[in-house]
Amino acid sequence: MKLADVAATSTSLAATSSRIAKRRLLAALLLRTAPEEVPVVARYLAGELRQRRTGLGWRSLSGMPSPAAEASLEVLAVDAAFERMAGLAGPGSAGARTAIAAELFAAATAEEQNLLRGLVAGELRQGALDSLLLDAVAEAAGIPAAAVRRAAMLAGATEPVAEAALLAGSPEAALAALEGFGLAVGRPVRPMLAASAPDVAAALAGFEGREVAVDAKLDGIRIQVHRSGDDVRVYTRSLDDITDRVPDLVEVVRRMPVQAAVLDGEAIALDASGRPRPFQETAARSATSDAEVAAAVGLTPFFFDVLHVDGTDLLDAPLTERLAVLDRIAPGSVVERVVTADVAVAEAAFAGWVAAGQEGVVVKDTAAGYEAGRRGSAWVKVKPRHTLDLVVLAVERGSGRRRGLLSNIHLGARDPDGGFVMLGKTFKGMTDEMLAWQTARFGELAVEDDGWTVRLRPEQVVEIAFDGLQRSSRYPGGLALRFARVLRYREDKTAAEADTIDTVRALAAPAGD
DNA sequence: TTCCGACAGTGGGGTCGCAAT
DNA sequence: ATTGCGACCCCACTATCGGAA
Repeated sequence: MKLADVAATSTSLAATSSRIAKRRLLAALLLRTAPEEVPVVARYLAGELRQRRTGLGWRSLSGMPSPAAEASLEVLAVDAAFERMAGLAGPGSAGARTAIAAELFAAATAEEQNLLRGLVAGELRQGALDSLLLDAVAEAAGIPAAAVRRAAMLAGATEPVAEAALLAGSPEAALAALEGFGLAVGRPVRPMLAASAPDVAAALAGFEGREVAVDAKLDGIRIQVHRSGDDVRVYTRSLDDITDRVPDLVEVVRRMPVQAAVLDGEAIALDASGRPRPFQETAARSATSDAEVAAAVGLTPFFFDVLHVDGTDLLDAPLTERLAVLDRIAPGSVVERVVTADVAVAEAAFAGWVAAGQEGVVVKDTAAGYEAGRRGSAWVKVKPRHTLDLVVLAVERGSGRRRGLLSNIHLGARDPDGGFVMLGKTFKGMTDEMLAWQTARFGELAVEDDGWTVRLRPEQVVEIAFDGLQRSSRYPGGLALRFARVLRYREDKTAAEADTIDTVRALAAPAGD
């Protein structure tokens, strides 16, 4: 298959907003794809390259040759080119990589270049990614979408499932082939995700008075651990294998009284008293492959679910049953939990854990199975929320559907000694109406424009919600907001009434930096 | 007919490792 | 030695489509 066929489909996808039409386009192309090309074409349609890391990014693509007039590229040849780039390392590799990319781009038409840029940058913007592709695979194979989804979630990947379903020959054979994608120890599944609620009462309200499990939510990194005998593998949320970087986690799981298990949990750095360290320390520890750092800062696993134990799959077992198994096999390594139907009890647990340095709670349906890859309503997270009234110092032009609008705002706290201290940026929480309003408003306040960032007279106050403060080397106050989002613009306050940097510092102090 | 679940999009800060400067 | 880039941890929120109610 020509890359041009994929590029044309991508263009058509972007041109319609109908999901049914998108599904049809995807299915049509999959049906025209040769068997050996299915893994590549499926990946490209989902907006990704097959290579996890190519070393080529958005920045490296500036200065690529102008497009070719005629389409000539074959998808397998393109995949091979990226494979060569991914294999490069050492001095001179960046130049060699750019050379391969330049050759590729020189052979690509304008439409193909668009596709390639989108794939490299991970921003295809065709309105269809992995989920819609799975639906299209189901349509092309003539089988229910649920079967394809479940297989992909358990396989931890779409391509092998697409391949099996499309090459089966008949719907019956396809369904039978997908049955083979059960949970396998040693092959990570997509983790179950949580929806969110503003507070504990709202989270419990969704369960209509039934008993729920309320887990402490730890501010670390998600881990999925597979054990088979003495072989232990540790995977991240995106199913990256990080076993080599986390020997302390491997040791804990090796000591468990089981032969085989698949566990879901969180790894976190603790201080000497067992209190959670700031997320930044857990992140630094889990990202490094430096053995000295790894030895100096310990990581501790805390599990909250179990998907398999000694030959028994627990995916479809109710949470209550899974927790009973977990408590038996992982004593001392289980996330703190209360089981209750009482809002007051849940709220007290939330307050206690937050005071102890945890991130919040996850409220769980005790009857639900483990819904791999889904962000359903069976798990609901709640975190404390802080707010500040800050001043907009500048605004950046938006892209994509925000093109032509002033989007990403720079946030500053008032400095009592004069001026403002920038604490971060945000583009979150804005409705289309707010975007239109702020585009007009900031046009009035503009004092300088470099074509991307518009500097403003510091007059507009905005109420910002955020999860906490973190150490920053980027911003002058040494502090940055974590997960900042807009709640509302405050037209009842002047910049002189905005919160001060002293208030922000006082908020940060208890965190222990 | 209305409601709501699921998806895609729009980007945020921080961290590491690596290659280039 | 420092800087820039790529990759990947953590992530919130809104608009939209289309099936469910």
